[in-house]
Amino acid sequence: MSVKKGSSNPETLKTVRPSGKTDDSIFDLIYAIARQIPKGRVTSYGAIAKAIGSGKSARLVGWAMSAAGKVKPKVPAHRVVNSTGLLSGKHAFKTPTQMQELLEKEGTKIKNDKVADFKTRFWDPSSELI
DNA sequence: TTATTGACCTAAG
DNA sequence: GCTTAGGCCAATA
Repeated sequence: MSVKKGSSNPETLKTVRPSGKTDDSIFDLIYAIARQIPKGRVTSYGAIAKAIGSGKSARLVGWAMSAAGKVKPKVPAHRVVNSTGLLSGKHAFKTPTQMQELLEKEGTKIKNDKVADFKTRFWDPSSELI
């Protein structure tokens, strides 16, 4: 039952794009992985980009996250930060502090708009992906 | 159709 | 640690 990385099930993880259309694209993969992020854990856009196979398309991950609140099921976009651990997407929430509040509520400490012990709380989807 | 923007990443100096 | 440059896909004007 060795789980081969990269062999996800896009059909089961199919979601709805911000446009409201259901189609297979990297957006589905991004949302799928974002939902696999454990509670109290964070990951970076580049890690997800690599997990989906795009690698350098980290910007797409961020773009998709901006629409995470419009997609169902809900996506824990607050658990996704940039490589420096900075809450770059806090401004995309209802309130700029919403992201920090959510993270702190999950057990993730925030320091100066950055994730404390980011390296320790880093969750690699390509390595610990279920 | 092209051009610009966007919750970015990595490399090199 | 900071700046400059290149790359990626999708949505918007």
